Amino acid sequence: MGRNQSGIRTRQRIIDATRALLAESGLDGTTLAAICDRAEIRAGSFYNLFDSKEDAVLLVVREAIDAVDPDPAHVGTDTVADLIGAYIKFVTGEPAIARIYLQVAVNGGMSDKPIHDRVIAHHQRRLERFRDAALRADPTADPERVTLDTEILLATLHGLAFRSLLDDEFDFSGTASELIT
Amino acid sequence: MGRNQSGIRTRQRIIDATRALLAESGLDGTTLAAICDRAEIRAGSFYNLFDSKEDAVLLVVREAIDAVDPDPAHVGTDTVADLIGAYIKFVTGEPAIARIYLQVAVNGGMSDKPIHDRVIAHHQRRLERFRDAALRADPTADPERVTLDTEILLATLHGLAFRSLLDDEFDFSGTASELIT
DNA sequence: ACGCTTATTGAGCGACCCCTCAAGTTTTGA
DNA sequence: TCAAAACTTGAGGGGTCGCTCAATAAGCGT
Repeated sequence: MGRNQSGIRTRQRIIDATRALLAESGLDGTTLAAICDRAEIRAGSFYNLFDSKEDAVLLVVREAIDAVDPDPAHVGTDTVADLIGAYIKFVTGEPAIARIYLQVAVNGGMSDKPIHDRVIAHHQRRLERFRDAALRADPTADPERVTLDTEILLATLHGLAFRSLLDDEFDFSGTASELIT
Repeated sequence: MGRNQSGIRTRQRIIDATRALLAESGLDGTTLAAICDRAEIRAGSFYNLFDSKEDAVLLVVREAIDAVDPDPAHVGTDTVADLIGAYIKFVTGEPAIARIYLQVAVNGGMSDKPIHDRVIAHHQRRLERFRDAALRADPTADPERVTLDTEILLATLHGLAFRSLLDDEFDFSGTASELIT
């Protein structure tokens, strides 16, 4: 037997409640009690559908990242400009969720092995997509050099995102656009 | 009346214990109980000398950052290469403390106003030192443009540091050295 | 040597957190 | 229709954490 309709609805309510809370109150404010209050369920129901609070948070973050993917099917038609654009879109369009991702990556990535591995793997995939796009644009380039340049480009994007997520005054999309050549 | 010799010694033992714990067990492992255990004191003594646990942690981080300053007296003789070198020295020489700084900046900077303001102010001071050094090297440059370039340079350094603090495999000093032109 | 200040201790407060589980209710598919 | 599976609830377990405070001890200037 699979999942009941009731369970599917509840699951969606939990996800919506989690997303809203993350945006409104940040990671600290997104406690299990707060999620359950907003979803109008009891903690037991939550744990009937998720293994841990962390799972729900990570799901919300993943959905938000996937939502801006310029090439969801991974056909290989995206350009570096597309990928930078998607990055900008995520940070400026979903700043609250981007903040959560940053917090999860920093906190979990430092002390939680599974989280750490997922963050590294995510970075690796992103690095490869950027590099492949750069090599499609100029197949004669030295792959070694392109990889290094891509690593630096991504670092700059992360640094600028970091800066703008801490300081609302900072013009992220303007500065990041400078990187599209 | 001032502080007793005994208090000064205890204060130093607390600082040493905090620094050692931050390096060994990270921010999460650096609980008040752990600090007090290692310093061989009771919690009450800690609070006779510090207002909060956070104060001790921030003090340790500040000391480590100040220790690599290429121009502690702020005379204005440091070059951009010096400043990048100091950044590299901090990240590669004190990776554990650099991790703590990153965590404090991300966590506190998101939800704690005083911490947020300190992080922003610290960035601002660093930005100005890098920019002033760049302008000393080339006084004819457009200050507006130099400021933007400096902001991007700092973002890249932060991004590379972020990368290497999460991934021990990453060659931070090699990649960051590419930025010195 | 004395009195004021500082230091230290032991005991414990109170808040918050994630999560569990037995017991009932609803949904589902055959 | 009916039993098995899925769902929901209410109550609460178990733990960590930062921090406080009255009482006692030690240090210090005069």
